[in-house]
Amino acid sequence: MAKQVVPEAARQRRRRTRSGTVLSEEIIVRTALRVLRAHGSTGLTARRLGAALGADPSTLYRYFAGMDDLARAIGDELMGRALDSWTATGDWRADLRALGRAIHASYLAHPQAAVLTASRVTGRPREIAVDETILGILRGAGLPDPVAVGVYHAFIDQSLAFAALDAGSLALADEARTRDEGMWQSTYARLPAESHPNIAATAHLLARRMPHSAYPAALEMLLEHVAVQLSRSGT
Amino acid sequence: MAKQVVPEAARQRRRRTRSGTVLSEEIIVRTALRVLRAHGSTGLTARRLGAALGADPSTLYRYFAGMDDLARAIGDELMGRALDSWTATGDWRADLRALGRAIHASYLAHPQAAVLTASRVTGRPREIAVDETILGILRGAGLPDPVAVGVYHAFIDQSLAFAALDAGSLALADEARTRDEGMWQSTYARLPAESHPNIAATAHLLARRMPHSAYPAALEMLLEHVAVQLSRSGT
DNA sequence: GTGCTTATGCCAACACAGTTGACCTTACAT
DNA sequence: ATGTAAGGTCAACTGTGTTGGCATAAGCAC
Repeated sequence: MAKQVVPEAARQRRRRTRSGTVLSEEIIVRTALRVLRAHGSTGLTARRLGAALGADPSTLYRYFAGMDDLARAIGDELMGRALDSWTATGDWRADLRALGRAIHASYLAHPQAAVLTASRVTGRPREIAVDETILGILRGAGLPDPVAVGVYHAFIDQSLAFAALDAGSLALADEARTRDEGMWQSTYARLPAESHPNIAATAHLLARRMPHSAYPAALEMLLEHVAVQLSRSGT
Repeated sequence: MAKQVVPEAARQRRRRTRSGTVLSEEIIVRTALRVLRAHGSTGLTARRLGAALGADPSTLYRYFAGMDDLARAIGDELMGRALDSWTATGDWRADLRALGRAIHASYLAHPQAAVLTASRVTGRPREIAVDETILGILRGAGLPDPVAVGVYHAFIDQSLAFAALDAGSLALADEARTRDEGMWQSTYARLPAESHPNIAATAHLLARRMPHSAYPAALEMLLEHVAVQLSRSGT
């Protein structure tokens, strides 16, 4: 058995599967993203992924230590895509805003995958590259190291946290069509005004607001916080 | 079979289990919290919970529609505990800060349970009570309804999102003792300064920072944002 | 107390999950 | 041309959520 997974870089013998396809980490991860979109965040199983690849489920263990390891690789792929879609301009505020939105967008582009992976640190290369980039922006802007590290921490956590939460409702909406929006209408709108006056008074606004993400607003708060820090250390 | 779950309030016949215990939603949820702490966020299984209760696993389906429904009940329990530990003072800023911290603390008190439930909206009574409370604070402070709804949204999402993320690393630390902190040291600290200059320069700060939550800082940013909104609408 | 009804607990079984050990086969190094 | 072992396959293990059928005792009417 797969006592030891051969690292992708060291692979030499690429054997064809029974159905003719040639495997690689990249192909497996990409196929996993397809399976996730089609079958939901809990629908990625070894057997199903094997079938989608035209390979035996156990073959996966030649590439990943387990389904958990595969999930981390999927998360790293999303991080990589975010970084790829981003370009530096030199303006810290614009760069940080764009990077945050790129991460958020990259995860939301695959909500089911995001639910599966956004709440765990992978420690894989692409994620590390993102960390390096963020720290570079903050230190380049002139923040002292301790402050930069604090902001970096809040930034990455906030981005991932909102990505996970927003992806959750998005994935739910994909899977059980508008059942949660319906819950908003049915559960919240029907609450008696005596016991829940504030919800009753704002029910129409709540229904309109909840489908949108609060991430952009939270991100702007963070950027503003950084600007204040910079103006303080500048003077 | 559990074609239909009898709502807790309508229960009359409380039959003793083979081992003598008398079940209820509350007892099941409390036992589930114990099982989660002992066996980790993925360790809550129908059989294990049944064993902990001294009951057959299938009995659970008389109380909950499925393990997913049980998870939502657990989340609602954490919400309820947060609200119980909180008292209003009339000062919107102090109240909102205290409520945010109470939610965060309540989830972090049961990290494994938080990982399981913090990323989903339950729509259950205690969660709704929290929503009502938040909206009451914001509207009571004088925010116009549309702004109040927007801030409410950001507040609850941010609190839950950070709770989930922080609980994740806390649960990980509980389960695989300091293996992730070790990863911080081993993975990040050893990166070559040429390829990752910013991580290398701040490695000592990173190791010190990561175990702490970024939630308090994010919460203060949100409160400051609300204060600005209030001063604007006030003038 | 005597039944009656039925909620609620238990048992056995189902399909499907992740994972592994043993085996086979073919790509590459020599 | 040959040997080695990477990498694919097969079968089987344990554990999962979930359900249909059955038994029993709790509460009600009298």
